[in-house]
Amino acid sequence: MDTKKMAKIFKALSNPNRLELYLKIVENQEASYDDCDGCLISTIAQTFNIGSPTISHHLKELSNADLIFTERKGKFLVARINKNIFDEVNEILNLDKK
Amino acid sequence: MDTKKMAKIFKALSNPNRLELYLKIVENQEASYDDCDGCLISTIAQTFNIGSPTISHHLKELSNADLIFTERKGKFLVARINKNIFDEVNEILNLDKK
DNA sequence: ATGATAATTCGATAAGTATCAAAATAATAT
DNA sequence: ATATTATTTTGATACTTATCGAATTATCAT
Repeated sequence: MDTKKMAKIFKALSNPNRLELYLKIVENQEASYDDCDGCLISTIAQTFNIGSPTISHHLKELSNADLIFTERKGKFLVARINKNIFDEVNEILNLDKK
Repeated sequence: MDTKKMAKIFKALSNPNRLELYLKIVENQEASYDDCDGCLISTIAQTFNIGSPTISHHLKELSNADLIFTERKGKFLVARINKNIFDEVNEILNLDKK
């Protein structure tokens, strides 16, 4: 992965609301056994005090950085995280080997 | 660590030049056995095509996010990374357990 | 003391961004 | 068909930021 791509990932996580949104998607995905219940955007969005246009904007940027995949399920939007992306980032930031 | 602090760390790495600067500090620190040779900012800065005011600005933001420590050695500036910070971030982004 | 080198501060500018309200789409339910 | 709900798009605004050139400070060498 080149640094520009990596910087884009970090930028996607650099806004507090967007980061919390991402973390909630992670949580909800881990909590729900079926892929349709917990990761609905509409329910997650209710816990934020920002409007839906902003949520939509943030989701697009997370998606654009390949941090999440989104899919429309009827009226709703479902999001799931892309786990591979962080393995790649961690490889470059090889801080594992202390 | 709260999400605001975490977002600040990501923001510090969200600019391509600043990210490369950080990664070069990491490299130089790992490459040099004594703490005085490889991590000089002046030599690292030469490989960038941005001016020193901008380098200075970027260093301050890396420092401000606790990603690096800086120290003045006479005329020069020496930087070393804060390895602990990523352990904390990784704990919250618990993507290790796939 | 003077000159040279490294780094910072200051002031400016151009570009990016988080957020909103209002309007527009999309899909469901009645 | 019409109303309701979820989401997106558009347009606007206030704020942040990456970068530069010029001036300044810090330190070293002569």
